[in-house]
Amino acid sequence: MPELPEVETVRSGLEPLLSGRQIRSVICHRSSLRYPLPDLSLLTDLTVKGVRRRSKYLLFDFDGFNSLLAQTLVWHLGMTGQFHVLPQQAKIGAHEHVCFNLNDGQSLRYRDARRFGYAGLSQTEELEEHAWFTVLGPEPLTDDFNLAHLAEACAGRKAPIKNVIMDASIVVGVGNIYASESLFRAGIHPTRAAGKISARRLALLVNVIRQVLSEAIAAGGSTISDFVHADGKPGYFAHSFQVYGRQGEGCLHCSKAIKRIIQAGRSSFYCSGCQH
DNA sequence: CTGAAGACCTGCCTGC
DNA sequence: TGCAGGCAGGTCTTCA
Repeated sequence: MPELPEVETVRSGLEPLLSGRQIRSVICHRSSLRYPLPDLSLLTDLTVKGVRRRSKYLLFDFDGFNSLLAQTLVWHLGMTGQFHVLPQQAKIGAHEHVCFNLNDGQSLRYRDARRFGYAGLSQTEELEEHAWFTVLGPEPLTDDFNLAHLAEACAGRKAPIKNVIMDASIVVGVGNIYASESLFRAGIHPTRAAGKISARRLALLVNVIRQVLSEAIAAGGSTISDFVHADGKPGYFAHSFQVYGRQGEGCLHCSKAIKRIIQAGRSSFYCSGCQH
C-alpha cells in the first residue's frame, strides 16, 4: 500500500487520535511479522506524545515512565499494513495482528495480510543510530535532496535511473508508482543509465519528484477520515496516474500507447514518445 | 564493488 | 464454478 505520501497520510490521520492517549494494554495475536515483534507490553501505561514519519516508517513517540526513558515505536507498513482506530469492543478482523487498547475506550489495530510489515522499539534519543535509519538518504521534500546530491549518486552508475531513485540510501520515499510517474513528468526513460543523464535533466527530475509527492500528499490528506473509519476502505488510491497501470492506453500528451516493462522485478510504465 | 534475481506472504483478478 | 497463473504500493539476502 504505502509509499511516502500514503505513510504521511496515515501519520497525519493517526496523530490527533493518539496524541495524549495512554496505552492501557497491548494484545499481540502473532509474535512475528516480517521480523519478530519487540516486547510491546513495555508500552503499557505510557502516553503517546506524537506521531512522526521518517522515510516510510511511522514513529510513535512515548513519554518515559518511572525509570524508563522516552521510547519510540518504529513501524513499517510493508506492502499491506494498515492502522485503524476502532472501539475496543469491535471484533478482531482478519489479519489483525496487534491491538493497542487506549485509555479513551478506543483501540489502535494493526492489520497486515501479507505480513511484510515490521516494528521495533528504541529509546527516542538513540533513534538516529538505529540500523534502519543510518542507511537512509535524505527526505525528498527537504533541501538535502537537491541536484548536487542526486548528481553525485548517479555519477558513473550504469544502473537504470528508476532503480536509482527507488534506492532509499539515495533518496527515501520514492516507491514503484511515484518512480514511474516522476520519470514520465521529467521525460526520462526508466531504463536510461543513471550516469548518462545531463545535470539539466537531473535537476528537472529532482523538481518533479518533489512535485509528484507533494501533490499525492495533498490528495491523500483529503481522505484521512476514510482511513480511520471502521471499514478501513482507503480513499487515497484515487490519484489520477498518468502512466502507472495504464499500459496499452494512450499517453495523455502524445497519444502513443503506454508501455509496461519489468525492471528489478517491478513493473515500470512509460511513454516511448515522451520519455528518452 | 555493482546490479539482477529471489525471497518473504496472502489476496484478488483474469482467463481457460 | 473451479482452478492455475500472474500480479500487487517494500526491502532484505543471495548470487553472478
